[in-house]
Amino acid sequence: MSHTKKYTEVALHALKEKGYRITKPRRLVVEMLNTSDIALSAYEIRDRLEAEGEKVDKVSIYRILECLEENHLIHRVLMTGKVRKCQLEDEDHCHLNQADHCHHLLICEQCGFIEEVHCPGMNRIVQQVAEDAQFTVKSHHLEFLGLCQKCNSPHHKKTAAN
Amino acid sequence: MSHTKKYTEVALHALKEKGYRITKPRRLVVEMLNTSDIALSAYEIRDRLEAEGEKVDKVSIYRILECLEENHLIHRVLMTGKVRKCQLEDEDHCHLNQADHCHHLLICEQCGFIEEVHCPGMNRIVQQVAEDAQFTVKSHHLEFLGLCQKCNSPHHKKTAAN
DNA sequence: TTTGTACTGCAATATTATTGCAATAGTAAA
DNA sequence: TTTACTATTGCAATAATATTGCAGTACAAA
Repeated sequence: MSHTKKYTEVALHALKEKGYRITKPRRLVVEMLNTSDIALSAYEIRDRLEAEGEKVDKVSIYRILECLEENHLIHRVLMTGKVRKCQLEDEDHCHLNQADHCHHLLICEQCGFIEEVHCPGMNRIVQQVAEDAQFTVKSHHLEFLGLCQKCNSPHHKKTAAN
Repeated sequence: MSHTKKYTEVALHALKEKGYRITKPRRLVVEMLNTSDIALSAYEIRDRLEAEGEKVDKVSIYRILECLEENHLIHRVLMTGKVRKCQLEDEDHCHLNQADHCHHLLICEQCGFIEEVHCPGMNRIVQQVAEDAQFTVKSHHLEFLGLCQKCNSPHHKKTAAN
């Protein structure tokens, strides 16, 4: 689900706490991701902003995304492959300086809708795998591909969410 | 671990069964992936082949990778992001026409070494998530990032596997 | 061998991402 | 408020990655 407008300010404020400036381009990008139910690539963000009459250079968008990602305010969706797609963290995941970020995503192949989910048993699996393979696991990323409830229903219309 | 040389023939033969031709470029690409402990991008494959005195056009490599991927002989490593990296399936995973392909990968951030692992509890998690979110899960992808045993040891040398 | 066509290689082009630098605009302090 | 510092942006150029169309090649079956 898309975040509240207020969350944009929360995210920007978190950045400011760390010494970053709150600029118009940053606000626009965060706001855009904030209100989108689907992940967006850098170019998609630029195009959507342009459609709204806001011009932000693609280079700036890349740099803004990099900044947001470094500070764990967004993360990439990997299944979709070639483009760098991002979405805001869930509110309860939004903690700067948080060490272990694990992302469990449901991704609808039909409409692109993305939702974060909680996976109760994952910790145990992580521990088990790490032990078996003598591997130090620092983070993990789990994505489920399939059909969301809406697209799965017999009456679904083929529209992209948001 | 890298696959046996014989496995290259197994993979190529699996393709032939499906009506594909066994060509020199295909054999070279499969062989290259076969003997590499780390995932490779299209351009990396081309460069390595060139270093061996074998010339295969990048376009052909893209098309070969596409073919191999469609037939589940290789799959992409997503965590590494922007490049399309591939590696051969584990032998016991190599079944054409297999419906559900789930990839559980250990990825060493230091040396790039990649290993497939078995995750005993995953099925239950998949079912649980699907039920909770009313989502039809068709496939999933799980990747662990961290340090392999070798790179984690105090005596490790910073070299790329293979 | 011969023959049909799957496949490759080349050229051109599209898409995505990065770098350096001058101009701009947040922000803190005066 | 105004000033001054500098983080950040936008532009231009370029690099890296990926795709398309088509003519020529080489697999594989007969």
